[in-house]
Amino acid sequence: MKKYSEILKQSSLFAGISEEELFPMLKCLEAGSASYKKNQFIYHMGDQVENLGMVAFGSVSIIQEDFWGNRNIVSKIMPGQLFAETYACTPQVPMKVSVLTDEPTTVLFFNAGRVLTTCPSSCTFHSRLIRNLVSTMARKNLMMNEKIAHVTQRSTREKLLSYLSAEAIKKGCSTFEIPFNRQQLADYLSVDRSAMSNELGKLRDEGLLEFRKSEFTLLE
Amino acid sequence: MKKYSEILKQSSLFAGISEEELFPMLKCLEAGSASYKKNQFIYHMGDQVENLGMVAFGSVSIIQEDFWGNRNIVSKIMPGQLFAETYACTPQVPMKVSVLTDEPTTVLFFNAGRVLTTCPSSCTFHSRLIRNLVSTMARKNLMMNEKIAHVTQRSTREKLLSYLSAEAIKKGCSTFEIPFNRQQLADYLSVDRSAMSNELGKLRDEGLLEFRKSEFTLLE
DNA sequence: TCCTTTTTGTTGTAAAAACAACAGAATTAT
DNA sequence: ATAATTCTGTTGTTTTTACAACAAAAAGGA
Repeated sequence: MKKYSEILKQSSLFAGISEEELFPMLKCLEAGSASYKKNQFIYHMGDQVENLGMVAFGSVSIIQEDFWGNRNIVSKIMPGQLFAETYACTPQVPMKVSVLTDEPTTVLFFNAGRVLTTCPSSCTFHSRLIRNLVSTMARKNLMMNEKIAHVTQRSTREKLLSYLSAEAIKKGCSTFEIPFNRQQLADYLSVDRSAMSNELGKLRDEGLLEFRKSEFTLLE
Repeated sequence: MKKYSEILKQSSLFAGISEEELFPMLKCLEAGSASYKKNQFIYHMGDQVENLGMVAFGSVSIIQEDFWGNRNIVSKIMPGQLFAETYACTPQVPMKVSVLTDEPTTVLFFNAGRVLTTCPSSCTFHSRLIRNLVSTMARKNLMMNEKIAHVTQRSTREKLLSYLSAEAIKKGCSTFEIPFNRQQLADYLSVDRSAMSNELGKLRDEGLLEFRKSEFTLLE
């Protein structure tokens, strides 16, 4: 567990919790760890889970699959970030998404019931932990709001402009790198890849933007 | 405040909190109330808010507006349910949605900072309150996941079937009432109303479903 | 290096959606 | 009860997207 102390201290879940509090706390939370290869499932759609995960090394994608196996990337989780905390907080609800590694990945697991139930002996750290979890969930909520804002645009063009302008604002620069390749971006925006590539070409021809691989520049 | 005790006791935020704890708690949370007419804004897009709201009587819609004023219904909030708790938990982030009454409505407001900051004198109720907020946010998260599942379907037909089958499962019956009229459903699914009506007609002609006003029946 | 695989851009065609316009039904107000 | 307003379904036209197929470019492996 010692090797994870850096990532734990930097994570938003354990923000403001001192190192001496950290390790007793991990035991209380029934913390565990596991390592995975690239493209391995950590959780499957339909699972009922009690543990929330934190990516220690590597990265995972949250994906949604329909009956015929069409995949949609909901989000990408980087080191220090949590996943499945929503389902771990409502353990009776079967997961509607799967968690899949993008690369070799190590994950830490925490029992959500333990996080949410204060034990008399350690009320202060529990309170802090819960508050951290609340703001993490609030931020995740805002991310989903943002995705909804993009995918509810009516045309591929509007979806692209909505996403790209939001990225530019987020990065504070008209030139920025996106964390998706073309197929992943099309999946995220829920459009056809070739139609999206075509639309990107038109936007470039019309002088609204430039791009090279995953680097985009919004113009004027 | 007494007149709200029924709705407060039934709300998920105050679940498990006894009546004698309730009123001291409300004062500590800086609780307030306000009444609104139909179609009045409670919060506007761009507001930075510290108070989360609970509908006491009536109902409100969470709506998203783009630059040209096109509206999209994100969700509908009924008595006892919370709204704006995400923004109240991240008060530095401007709201990307507005809150608009659907009918004459009374709202209770609670200061989110007070909810999230335990005061030494009343640690137990704060802890309970925070845990209630966590599961409320988790449930809201799942609702957004569900909406994303619908709107990321590629065609109007698939969006309709995704939404309607989810409603049927939720209500546990193949015949059910939806809380939207046609325009609201089209806004929720982010499609054109007339194209959606047209598609509903085709689905009915093909024998997949029946409907009368807002009552739907899924067949076979 | 060369070969293989993956990613990206492009095009033509078929299908679907958006849009506009309108008529009938239902609801609300007077 | 009647008029006005809102809601819903329908149709034809225009625009957009999905789909399929393929070639060029880039990335990765032997």
